[in-house]
Amino acid sequence: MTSTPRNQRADAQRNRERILAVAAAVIEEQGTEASLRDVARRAEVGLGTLYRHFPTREALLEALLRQRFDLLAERARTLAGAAPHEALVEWLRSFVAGAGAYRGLAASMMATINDEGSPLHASCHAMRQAGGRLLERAQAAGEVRADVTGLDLFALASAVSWIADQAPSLAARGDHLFGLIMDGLRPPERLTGPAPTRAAPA
Amino acid sequence: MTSTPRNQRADAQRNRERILAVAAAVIEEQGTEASLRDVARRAEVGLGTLYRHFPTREALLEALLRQRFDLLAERARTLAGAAPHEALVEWLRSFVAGAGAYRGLAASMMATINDEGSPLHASCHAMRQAGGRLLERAQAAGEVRADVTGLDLFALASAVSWIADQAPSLAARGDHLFGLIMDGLRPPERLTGPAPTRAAPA
DNA sequence: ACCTGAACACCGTTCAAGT
DNA sequence: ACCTGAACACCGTTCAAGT
Repeated sequence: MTSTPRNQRADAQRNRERILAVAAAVIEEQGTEASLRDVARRAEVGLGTLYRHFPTREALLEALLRQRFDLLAERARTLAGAAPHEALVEWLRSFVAGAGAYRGLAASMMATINDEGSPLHASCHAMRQAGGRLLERAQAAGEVRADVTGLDLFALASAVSWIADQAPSLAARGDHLFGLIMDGLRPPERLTGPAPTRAAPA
Repeated sequence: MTSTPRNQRADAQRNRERILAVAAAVIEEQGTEASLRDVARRAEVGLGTLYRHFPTREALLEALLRQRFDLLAERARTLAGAAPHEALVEWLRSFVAGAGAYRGLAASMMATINDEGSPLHASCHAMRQAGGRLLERAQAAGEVRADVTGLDLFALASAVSWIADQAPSLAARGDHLFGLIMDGLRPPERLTGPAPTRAAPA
């Protein structure tokens, strides 16, 4: 039940599942740039078989990650009922956690933004759209600067994941950096309009 | 005069310079992960000759970048006389520009943080130290949040460079993202203490 | 001293040959 | 219909042999 088994020969489907299971382990170890040869070897499958099931590295990643992306999109829709800013921050935290699933994943996801041919593009895009609505809601409530685009936000969130990828000493600061950035996206001042909760300005 | 020619045979020195000149061009095209074989080929030099002069990719990068790093460190010392926050922001802008010299350079620099064996480590470290003093000065003046470490700052600045590396559409937002982050690092409120302009620190 | 390039152990990707 | 692995064109790195 990895996705839609379709009408496949039994051996084909078994191979597909073996490849996915092994790929998850190998990419967990080596990151998104893991050796596909190694995956095929460990799955005890011919190299051509791997390519037949997953013509590109992105196709393989997509199969491994689609469910996670779909859940994130779903989560964004659920959070649309919560307090705007808190919803956005909580969702982005999940996004960063997701992008940290594999080393190199932040870069892989980033690469899909302009590459519409990538199999990762569709599921990433849908997820970003869903998250983008949380941003707009927070902005409409005056709780996030108006000059932040959805792309800005995903770039920054992915960057936090990337930083954590670079070194353990940086990974330990991940939450802190995330907090710094999120704080920084709040509107600088609140010259007019009602007080948000009780923050008496000046 | 690429660095210290030492007492070398004339052909050795000529080779070294050829390699550096070609490497600058190839890395400009392909990024910091450029093919070293390609460098040797285009420099019309044996592969072993390249490795003899630059035993690692980092050694080659270091030779290409040391002057730039030294200038950045120098610039930090010069700016130590200017207004604290402006000095920090201006210097970081130069840092980001430097990290954007080659695709992948932000990642290469980030990798040196924990790898003290890397030839890039020394010059990067000195530069970061110099920049770190500008951060401390800005913090002492109450113009940057106290919970930002030097490592945080370099991670964030490098991340901006990384983002710009990922796609042209992101690169166009580089300045904006830099501004967002810098704004965000200002202290959230100023409950006590004198006005920021001319803040005599105790 | 220094240079060279073959040698080794890896890649990603394709595709003829098999079942 | 699917699988296999050799083949091709690349890597990084080392090192015996040359000058």
